[in-house]
Amino acid sequence: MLSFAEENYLKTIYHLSLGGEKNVSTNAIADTLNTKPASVTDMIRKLSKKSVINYKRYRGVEISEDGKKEALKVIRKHRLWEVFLVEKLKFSWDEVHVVAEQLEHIKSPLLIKRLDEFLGFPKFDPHGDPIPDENGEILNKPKVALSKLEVNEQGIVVAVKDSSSLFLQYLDKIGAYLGAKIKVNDRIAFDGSLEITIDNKKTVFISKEVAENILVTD
Amino acid sequence: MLSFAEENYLKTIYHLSLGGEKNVSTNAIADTLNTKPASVTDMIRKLSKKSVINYKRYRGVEISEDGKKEALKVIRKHRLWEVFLVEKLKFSWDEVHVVAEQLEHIKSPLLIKRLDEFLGFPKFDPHGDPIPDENGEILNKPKVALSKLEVNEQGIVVAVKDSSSLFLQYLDKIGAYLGAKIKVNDRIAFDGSLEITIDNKKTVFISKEVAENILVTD
DNA sequence: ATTAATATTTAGTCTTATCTAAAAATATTT
DNA sequence: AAATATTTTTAGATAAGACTAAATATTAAT
Ligand SMILES: [Mn+2]
Ligand SMILES: [Mn+2]
Ligand SMILES: [Mn+2]
Ligand SMILES: [Mn+2]
Repeated sequence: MLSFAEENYLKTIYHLSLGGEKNVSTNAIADTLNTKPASVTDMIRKLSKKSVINYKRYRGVEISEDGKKEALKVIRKHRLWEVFLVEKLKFSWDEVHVVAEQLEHIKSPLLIKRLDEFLGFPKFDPHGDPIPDENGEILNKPKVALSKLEVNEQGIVVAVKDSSSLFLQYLDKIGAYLGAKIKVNDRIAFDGSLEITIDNKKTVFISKEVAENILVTD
Repeated sequence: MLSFAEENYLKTIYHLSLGGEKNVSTNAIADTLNTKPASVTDMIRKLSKKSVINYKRYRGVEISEDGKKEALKVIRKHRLWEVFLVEKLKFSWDEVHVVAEQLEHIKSPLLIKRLDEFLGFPKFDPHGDPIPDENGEILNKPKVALSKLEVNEQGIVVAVKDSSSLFLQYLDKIGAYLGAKIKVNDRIAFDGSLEITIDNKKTVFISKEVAENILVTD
């Protein structure tokens, strides 16, 4: 049985291992968890002893198959709770993450099974992220950053890369919800910002950074 | 901000302080929490420093007004989650307690406000226990142990004193749900056991101990 | 009023999870 | 290939929460 802290570390390692290199560095973990490298080294040892990660000192860590399974269980719970909060309790998509960070650690297989049923077996969370099934299988919709589209191309918003409140509230403001249709009208050569039209209604300028954090189907 | 452990101690102290004496003993706390008296003394000091209890050594503890408020917040959460589990996730009344023990520690005022709304502002949990409102106010239905009824008297089951799985499963078996009408047909002088009729249908014998743990309105 | 029994506290240890400061290993520059 | 910079690990502390064993205080019994 993993503790809250262990689950959080494992989840972070899993997420980091998706972005590029297989071996995750001590510093990267410390950064995302807002903790110190020394603490990470300690925890890494414990996780290694529990064989949810493979670790050689000074070489970073790689998540094991067992570890991946555990991480996906936590992620599944996190995302199901996020759906619950939005669909049933009328939370907005920028409010759910902090609460889900707590709820994801509740231990009860029956609870999650029933919650999944209650929600109608959702496949994606409020930020467009796929919800792993009981076996850790993930449905992977192809998606591309809005910033990658050519001028005059369009796409449907299917996910966001950044789930911070500030970003999501901004998206709310311009009306770029999940499912919105976005057409790229123009790309400003100077700074890579885009002029886009949302749902054929509203035309706005967005920065390159924003465009990189909106994911669409092309 | 109270930790999980602190919340659990406080809740226990609150519950114990309802049953009789105002001053709760170290041993009583240790017993109900399945921990050792020495650990209780340590925690008591911390809680006293946070002034949620009043403590003089060797004299037991008394919960403070602040402490009562905090305890009632946790109890409110516990009971609301129990309602959620039964009403929405189809848990049976004997399965909810262990899960609610975890859920009661989730910190999010908005979550509880919305959960309450979502459930339609329930006043009682699946075991008939009253749910404190946001201000800690409790609706106190008058109720009496079934064992106190005279022969030929009857009452409606409104709560159970013991919420253990074993007891609740037994009640399920004989059909003594909340809301069931129970008539006392006979009291056996030998051991105080009762012959009762449930909902005018089923007649069974129950032990004195069982009768003492079923609460009815008279 | 002593003595015996029980309850409570203290002293000292352990585990988990964190930290700072210093040492060691690895990576990057010159 | 050295020198420098960065990353990672070790050493030593701290705080929360729990435990055992021993010491005190309180309560009950003689
Ligand atoms: Mn999230
Ligand atoms: Mn999400
Ligand atoms: Mn309960
Ligand atoms: Mn209950």
